[in-house]
Amino acid sequence: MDTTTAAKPTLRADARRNHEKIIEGARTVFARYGASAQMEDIARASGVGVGTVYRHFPTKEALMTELVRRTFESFVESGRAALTAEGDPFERLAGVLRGNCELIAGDTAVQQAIMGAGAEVWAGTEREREELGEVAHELVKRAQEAGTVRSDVGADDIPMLMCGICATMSHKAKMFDWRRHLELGMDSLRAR
Amino acid sequence: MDTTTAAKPTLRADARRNHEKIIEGARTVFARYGASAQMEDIARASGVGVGTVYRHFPTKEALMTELVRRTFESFVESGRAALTAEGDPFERLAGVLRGNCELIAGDTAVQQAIMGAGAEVWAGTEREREELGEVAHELVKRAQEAGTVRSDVGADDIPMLMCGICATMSHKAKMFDWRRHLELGMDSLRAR
DNA sequence: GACAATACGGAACTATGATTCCGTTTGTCA
DNA sequence: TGACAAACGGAATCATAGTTCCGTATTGTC
Repeated sequence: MDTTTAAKPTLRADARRNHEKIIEGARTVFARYGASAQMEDIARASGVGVGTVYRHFPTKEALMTELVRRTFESFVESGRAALTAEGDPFERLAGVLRGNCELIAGDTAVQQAIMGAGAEVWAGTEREREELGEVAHELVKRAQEAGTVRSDVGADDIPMLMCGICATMSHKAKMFDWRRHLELGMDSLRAR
Repeated sequence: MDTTTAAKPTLRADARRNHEKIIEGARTVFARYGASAQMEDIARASGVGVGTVYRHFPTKEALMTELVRRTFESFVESGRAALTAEGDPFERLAGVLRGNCELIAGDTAVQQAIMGAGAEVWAGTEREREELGEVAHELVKRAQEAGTVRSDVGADDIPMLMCGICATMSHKAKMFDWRRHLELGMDSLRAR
């Protein structure tokens, strides 16, 4: 099932419970404040003490990385689902992008991660980003074969556009409509 | 000439000299490190002590705001120049965008400002952003009248795209080509 | 050249927030 | 149920970086 965590055979019941509570609490606080979230706030939101947070995650960065990693995993899943789905390839690609954007629209931490702030989070999500790249490549290729995506579009264009849309999302003045940005971005991929 | 600074009639010669040195030094350091630049570094780069930096600018934010403000002013200038220039309206708009992007490609602080991080810098550049909005509106309108820009494009789409391109520029992993992003963005404005 | 006034430099002060430490509590197992 | 290990909570610690303060140096003027 899980090939990454082989070290912790049996966690005490309260510890297992707290682990989940911390992830939930941290998700809320990181979503709101991004990388500048404070450990005290995360502990409070999780209903545990700071010491407990540190028992479960060695640093704030490690905790944030774990959350971002999980979100990226869900990106991979939705991408894989689109690959096996029916229907117009362009719309499948567009659907994945729209879905993923909606998913992270309220999550400042993930937006920052996609924008490539924070070296540790970036490094700690390498596997997921790689998988994501493969999925994106395949989705783009299929739409190109169907003639609906410009032939000069590369798989790297997708995360680049996402990066831009995340900037729009996390703009403090909230003056822009990220859905508009997304539609413009997808238009730029479309074959003429 | 200057309607904003009426309070300081005559600055001592060394002070005037240092003021310029600080602006130069700060430009370099903010360009490299953005908002997380350190005052010590700025002082060192300027060849003065930290106390002197604070004699000239009340806070780090105020100093950064002044630098960003100046860059925005130069955006306005290049936009105004394009308004009075000859040639295809789309290419004039595109030229302004390319030029401004090239100008800030190495300036993390300005990129962050455009992305709307930092409330104080945002608030402190209101006038310039307003002027910029007017210029952008006019440039877009003319290209629309010439039929080369989609009719549904609003002036707000321009800063939104810029915001996205700045995210690409400031990506730590430097894996994206912001010029590519810019070209995609401009393609999305083009009338079909 | 001497005196104010202005400006400078950088050590010291402070605030903030991540991380550690240790006395107390809880879960597990015989 | 008692003992022991595992886990908890949160006050104390530590590090960082912005800002202040004040003794010293420079400038401009008479």
